[in-house]
Amino acid sequence: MWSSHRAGRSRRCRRTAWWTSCLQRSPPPALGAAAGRSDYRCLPGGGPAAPKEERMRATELFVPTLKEDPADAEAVSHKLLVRGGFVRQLAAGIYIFLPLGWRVLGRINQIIREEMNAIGGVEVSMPTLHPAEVWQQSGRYDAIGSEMFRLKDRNDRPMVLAMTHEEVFAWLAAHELRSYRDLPQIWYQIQIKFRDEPRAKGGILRVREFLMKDSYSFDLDFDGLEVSYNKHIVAYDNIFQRCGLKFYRVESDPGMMGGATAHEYMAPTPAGEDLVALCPQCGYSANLEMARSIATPPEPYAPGTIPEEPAEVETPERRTIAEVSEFLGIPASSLIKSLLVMTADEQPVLALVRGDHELHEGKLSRVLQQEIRPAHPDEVRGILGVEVGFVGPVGVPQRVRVIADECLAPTGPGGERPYVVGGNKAHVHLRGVKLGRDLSPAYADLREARSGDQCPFCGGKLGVEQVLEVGNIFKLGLKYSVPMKANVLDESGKERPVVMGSYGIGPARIAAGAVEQCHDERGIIWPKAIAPFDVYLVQVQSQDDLQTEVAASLHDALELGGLECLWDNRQERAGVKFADADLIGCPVRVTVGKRVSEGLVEVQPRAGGARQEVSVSDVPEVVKGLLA
RNA sequence: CGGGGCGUAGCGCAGCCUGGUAGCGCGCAGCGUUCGGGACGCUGAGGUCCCGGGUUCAAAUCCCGGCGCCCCGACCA
Repeated sequence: MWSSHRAGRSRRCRRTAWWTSCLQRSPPPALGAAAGRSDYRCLPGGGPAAPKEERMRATELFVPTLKEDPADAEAVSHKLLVRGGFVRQLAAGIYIFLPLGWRVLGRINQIIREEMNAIGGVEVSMPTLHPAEVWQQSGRYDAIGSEMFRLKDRNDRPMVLAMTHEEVFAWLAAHELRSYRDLPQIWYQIQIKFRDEPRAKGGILRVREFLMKDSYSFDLDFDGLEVSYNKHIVAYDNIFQRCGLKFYRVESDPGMMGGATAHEYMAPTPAGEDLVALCPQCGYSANLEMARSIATPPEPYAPGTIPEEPAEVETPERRTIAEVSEFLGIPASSLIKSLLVMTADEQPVLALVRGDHELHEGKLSRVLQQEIRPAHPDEVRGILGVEVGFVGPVGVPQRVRVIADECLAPTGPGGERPYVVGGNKAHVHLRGVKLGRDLSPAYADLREARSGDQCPFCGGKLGVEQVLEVGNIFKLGLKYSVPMKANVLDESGKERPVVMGSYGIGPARIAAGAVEQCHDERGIIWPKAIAPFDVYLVQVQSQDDLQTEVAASLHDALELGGLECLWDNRQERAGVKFADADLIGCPVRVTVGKRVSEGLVEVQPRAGGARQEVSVSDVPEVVKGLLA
């Protein structure tokens, strides 16, 4: 497979430095008992590498650990991955993976491959440099902004660096799939993607060049898509589980990917950038962009503070909910927040949410089916004739669409009740306004769900948690197959577009998420399946012949047993080796020290638990027990 | 794209305010002692002080412009 891959590659890349793309595109090492040592060299000159010393010694592996946190790191995973010698930063959002980091990715990728293959996926490798036409054909060349790297080749031909591969996979499908008999297909790759993030951050959490497993399913109809989608759910559940990650599968916004249904796989960690709502009772879970919930009823207001009929009240210099609430002695939940936004086609829309709630712009945008932005203060004055802070929904010009959050409806949790709103007049608010009577807005789910809300399905109490997106799955439908003309003939000989799905996983995010979830003050505690090595073998005295002999035999015995072992044979003091062992975080440490003359070595799990003295011959068994 | 911070040895930092021979810790090299939780002593190497311009007898330091990196927000297919 390796040789044929190379042959194909070199033909295409003859005139350029073919090995650069080869390096980038070479599949990461398959690890495990059968793989490992000499299989992955991809250097100029190519060919199988010369046989290498069998044992993995620390003195030969490049592991530049650091005592101090790097100054530019904030996230725990960033600090530990840099300190542990897993990665180095080349530029903003561009990272080098060092041997240890690459091994971790290799293990993750291997798990991904096994699970993708198990659902019938087949692996391919797509270019990361695309002619712009392909993206023009789908319309995304114009739809996507400066987040796409764009460049020109020597002939001035516009090119792009791939942010994702829907177009190219659809292109391939269009060219090669002819008949319903060719379907279904699941094609995947583990490939570099480029996104010119406006702001890279968090070490390897949010970067501009990154590895991604992406797969694409091709089916004859939507029932087929359903099957492919569900297969991916199975594969993804297995992948994240095997990687030792705590994760949720949540409903997500299909967004610009198009299509109807989408889920995201989320690893809970404070380093994450997303929020999800979770119901512990029935398992409902959704990205906050989507999350439905039932608001807690508004607090009761003191009798007499809000009249039953609209009445103006002077509220000098009281512009915010907090100020008005305090000034009038009325709970924030009895106020209505009126927010003017502008749609992409410059139409004003007034959004209403309860005073103690937050408008979710994404939800509003979805309701309006276009992008929105908050109106500028002078636009507010121009359209409503009043300064921000006193805007209200009563008596707004006809051309302003008014949409209220559904919890404000008379049928909502607050029932039919009077609210306080902006007076649309400087320094004036309006008390006693009832929706349905004094105004009849459209209703929609506009508010951001929050902790303590009721689950819309079972009534349980929703929690909101911070999470890192590690994977996503989308039902694309015909969004790409139609413009890319990916059609096949069905049984009746009629041409129809294939139904697509697309599915992503960020291997480096799995790694970073695992570090965020599993570490202590001394370093990383890798989940067993994705650690760079299973065993960190410390030889306390590197000059001691007996220790050397025993360490070597232990290394071999462990490897024979299918375990990967890093032998720390460096001429360092014991403390240094222990500290590095803790920092690097392999699941088991085996220490060959003083008592080796009695035939005893130490075995200690990194995650905690007893350090035990074990006779040399029992080590493989004991270690296997710990890794089971 | 708005707001803030930083840029001096491989890494972490001081020096800048108040201009006058560029420093500390770690790391690195050599020698010696030490040797199961980031040892100690001695010796030594290592710098376009981010870049460009300006002020000045003199700029790491003051002024102007640029670049890079980090953080908060916006964005995130």
